[in-house]
Amino acid sequence: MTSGANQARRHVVVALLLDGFSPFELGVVCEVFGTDHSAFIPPWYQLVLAAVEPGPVRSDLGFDIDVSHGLDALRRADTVFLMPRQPSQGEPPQAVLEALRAAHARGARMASVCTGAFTLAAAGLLDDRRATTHWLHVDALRATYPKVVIDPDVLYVDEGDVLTSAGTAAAIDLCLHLVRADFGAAAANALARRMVVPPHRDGGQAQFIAAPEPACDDDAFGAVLAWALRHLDQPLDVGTLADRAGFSPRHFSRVFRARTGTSPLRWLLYQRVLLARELLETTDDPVEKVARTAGFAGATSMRPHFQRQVRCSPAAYRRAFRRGPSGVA
DNA sequence: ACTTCCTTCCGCCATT
DNA sequence: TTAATGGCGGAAGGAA
Repeated sequence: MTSGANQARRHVVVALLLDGFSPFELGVVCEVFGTDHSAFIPPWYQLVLAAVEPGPVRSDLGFDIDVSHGLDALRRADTVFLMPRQPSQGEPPQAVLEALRAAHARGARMASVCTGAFTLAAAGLLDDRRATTHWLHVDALRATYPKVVIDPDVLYVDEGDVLTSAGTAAAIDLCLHLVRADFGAAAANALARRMVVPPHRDGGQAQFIAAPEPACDDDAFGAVLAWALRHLDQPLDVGTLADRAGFSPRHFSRVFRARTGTSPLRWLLYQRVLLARELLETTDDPVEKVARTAGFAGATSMRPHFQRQVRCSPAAYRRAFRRGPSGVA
């Protein structure tokens, strides 16, 4: 539980733009953190764009963005976002790396999208940490910064103080993940609905998945996922799901991985913890009941999964995020 | 925390 | 011949 959901001061997100940055990911960050979503959550984030020094910064598409803050903006950042940029451009200036290290040392959360991971790595912030980047650049990252523990197959990696994400669309997943960590599952879901993107994709999900989740019920597989989501409280095993889809268990798990990027059990556990989070936020049910409603055998069996996924205990989570049932539209 | 039991998952190969 | 599917077995890991 890092940043303050309940403090009056707004959480400051600084997006650092270096020469050759990529505008798409900047757009994602702007949409999530820059748009005023105070309708959901009263003190929404404050987004600040920063560059090495104030002035125009050239994007990799050739147009400039006029940035009014320099590196000193990093000093009041709660979260620093590193935008992608071509690694072939070489390492950013030393002043940038020092500013990043200082921000991190001060306790700011560092996050990167795509090749933004190279900038974090250059600053030494990924040494001996798990991290990811776009699969096209995995080899280069490994070769240039051997101390980084690269996980090439995931959408994003959350190391607590340092987060890295894969290619373009994973930026959305990472941003929603941060919103979920800061303001809870209900807020993140509401935002996802508003952005018309799939709300929950586990960071551990593979990068190569094509179809975004339950999307449409026009095929047996999608229908089964949607059905499972509505019946998380019941015991669901691979055999049951496979039956519903009309597949053999073997074929079902094969299709599951291809479509979804995870295994059935992992997916179920992830969705169940997600449901538990919402229940903790929006109800006063005891943890034991929340666990059962989310499909766990009891609080005891939920706890380790919750802890691993959310990085805090169910009780602590409720303390941080409990809101009235009216809460979020 | 440790052990025991059970499910899951995935490579490999057969079958359609 | 290839693509889709099913079954087997053992290692991994979740449940109790």
